[in-house]
Amino acid sequence: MTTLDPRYDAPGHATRDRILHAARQLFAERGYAATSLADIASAVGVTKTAVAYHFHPKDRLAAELIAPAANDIIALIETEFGDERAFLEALVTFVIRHRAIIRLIMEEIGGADDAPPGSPGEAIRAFRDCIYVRLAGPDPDPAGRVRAWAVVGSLQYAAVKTIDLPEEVVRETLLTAALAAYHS
Amino acid sequence: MTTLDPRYDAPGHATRDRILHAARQLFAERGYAATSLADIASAVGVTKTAVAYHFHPKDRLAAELIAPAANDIIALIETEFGDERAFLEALVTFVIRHRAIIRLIMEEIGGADDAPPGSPGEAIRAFRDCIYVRLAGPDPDPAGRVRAWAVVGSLQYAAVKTIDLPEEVVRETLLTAALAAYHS
DNA sequence: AGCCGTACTGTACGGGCGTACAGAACGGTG
DNA sequence: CACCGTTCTGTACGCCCGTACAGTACGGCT
Repeated sequence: MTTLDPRYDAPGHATRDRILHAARQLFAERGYAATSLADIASAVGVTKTAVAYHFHPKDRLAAELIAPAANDIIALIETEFGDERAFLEALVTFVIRHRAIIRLIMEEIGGADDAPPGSPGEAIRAFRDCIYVRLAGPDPDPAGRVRAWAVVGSLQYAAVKTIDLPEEVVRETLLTAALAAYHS
Repeated sequence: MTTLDPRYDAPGHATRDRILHAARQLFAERGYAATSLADIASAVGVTKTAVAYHFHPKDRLAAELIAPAANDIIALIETEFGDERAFLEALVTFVIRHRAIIRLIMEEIGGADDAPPGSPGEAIRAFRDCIYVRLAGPDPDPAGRVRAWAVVGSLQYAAVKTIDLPEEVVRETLLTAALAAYHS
């Protein structure tokens, strides 16, 4: 109940922010493809055309949600870390900070076949692969591949499924778990 | 063109088995909802109505693929394990053996809202929750929740993303990683 | 007052999905 | 031969999705 009172919906981007907020939550719960514009619209209390008005292709919604995370992940990728622990620390921090939309980055959108160049899906897939390569190293052996994917999976699941917990608790525990899996 | 090689289609379930095989692979790669009957049909080389003929609601395809895993998981749940290590060992073995369809059990079908009673989705969700509860214990603290989900995520990702690797390599490495994360 | 941009609503369209149904090809059995 | 069940094709339907477009309410400018 931020500014409702349907008569006074005057504040410019009130609805827009509420759409973003609802979409972030629904995407985290059900995933990108499984969340329709109608779902978001009914969660906010408007028509689905209203959602389409603010975010013209549906991709833009995801793009705008991901934008802040994209900056962080670019910085993460471009940074040279001394040891693996420092990288994992930064990675866990990144995942926790953006856990509400981390599911989109980890698996969604870059689903399978479609590769319209320039789409957010392509960039996301590049990010995800970059993280995996960073964890597994170039030309990894089978055990390295297993361990890298185990770390990726633990990060995604633990971050997404414990959104209700405070960041610090999750961060500390998850970092320890990821380090243990990575160095096993 | 219907019977392309009359010698080898003698058993009635030739097409049926090919559909099952293709569906298992596609479900593992893209997920259940993201794989259409037309995708499976074109992978096999038949019409999508042919697929629908053999597996009438789409659910049956998933149900039949999951069936062998369901037996194993029921046995797993009903078994009393002495220590956590024994349970994790059995769990990893289970995940590796059924890794081609483990994605369905871990996340798909029980997506969000729909709960038609008696559907395979409901049973799957029960299985998944049972595994999580077994890992996290009853009334877990925050750190326990994070660790349990980290283990679940590592199992799913590592198993699904390394289907091309031999079972023993994945099993050994993954068990070590899961144990390390669990006891961290 | 007139005008215009913003923020929506209502309606409609095209496409993809799972599904239903009628019929063709074919081997087996009376 | 006639009959039939199995296996598949072709066609069509209804549903939901994202999208397009015209129209409406309204506050801010000149």
